[in-house]
Amino acid sequence: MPTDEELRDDATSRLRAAGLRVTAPRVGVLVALERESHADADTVARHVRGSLGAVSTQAVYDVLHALTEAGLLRRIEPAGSTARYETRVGDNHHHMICRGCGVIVDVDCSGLAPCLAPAHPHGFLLDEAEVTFWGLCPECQPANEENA
Amino acid sequence: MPTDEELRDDATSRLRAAGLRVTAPRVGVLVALERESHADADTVARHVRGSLGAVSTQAVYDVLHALTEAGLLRRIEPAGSTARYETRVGDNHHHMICRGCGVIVDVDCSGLAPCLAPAHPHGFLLDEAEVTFWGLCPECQPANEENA
DNA sequence: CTTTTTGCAAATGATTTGCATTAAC
DNA sequence: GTTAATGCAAATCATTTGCAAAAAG
Repeated sequence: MPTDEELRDDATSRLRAAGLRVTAPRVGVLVALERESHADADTVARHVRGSLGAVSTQAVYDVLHALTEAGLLRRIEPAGSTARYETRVGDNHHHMICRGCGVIVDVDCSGLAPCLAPAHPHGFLLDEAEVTFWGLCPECQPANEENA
Repeated sequence: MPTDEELRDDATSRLRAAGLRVTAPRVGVLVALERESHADADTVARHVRGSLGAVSTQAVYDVLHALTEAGLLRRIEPAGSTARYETRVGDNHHHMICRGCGVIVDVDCSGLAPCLAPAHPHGFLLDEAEVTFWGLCPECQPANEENA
């Protein structure tokens, strides 16, 4: 597990590599999402405030938007929840979401290659296949059976 | 192409079969979604008002919710847009969405069977694989090239 | 008639917009 | 010094909630 300083240094490098200015809120957001992936804006804001002090909600939204545009973050919008963000970009991995607790787990795309094109593309020029698996995580399965 | 009366009769049958009361707004919503699939709540409301006169927005939301609960409608929430509804239920078909105009096209799931389980389920008990293909529809492809 | 459904109003909550201030380069 | 980023306030917009009135069975 990397230290906060290592995460900050790494975040700084990524910002510079993307040609973006390095600011405390931006570094803080990247570190927060390394610590807790798939967090929503509010969760990220709380993380950042925990380490930096006062940071406006709008600053967090602005950072999330700017870093997503720059390709440093990936934004996902699972049905029924607010937008989530993750630092794992550049691959087309997918997600597995628990209907019970909402936990989101990354799923590698390996083996899914045959899925990337529908049987009848109807002339569409496709650039992404987004796959979301829904179900119950191990912790939520017993709870669900008792209620059923 | 079925007549409005045929669509209304069919909608009435589906409501009765589901054990739901048959009301004008409910029939209207089902007919509207037969005429224009993947419509959002506001679009459905405009369709319904066009044929029934005054119907409150909240009534439309309530109908959409009730019919979705009853399994007569399927609700999808594509990233970046409001919730959409469709009458095609009971199969696990997927969707192809144009990044240009937002048009949504149904995609059969045939051939996608190997996709329905991720390589490493991590103990999850999965019940659905939601697949969304993103790209440009035929109409939006030229427009996009000129802008690029 | 009894229960469900609709209508209306107001609230919620995530997200966006505009502009002045501040900080990075 | 310039330009980009942040902070703040207010606005937006889809959707939900609570309760009274109306309609379906």
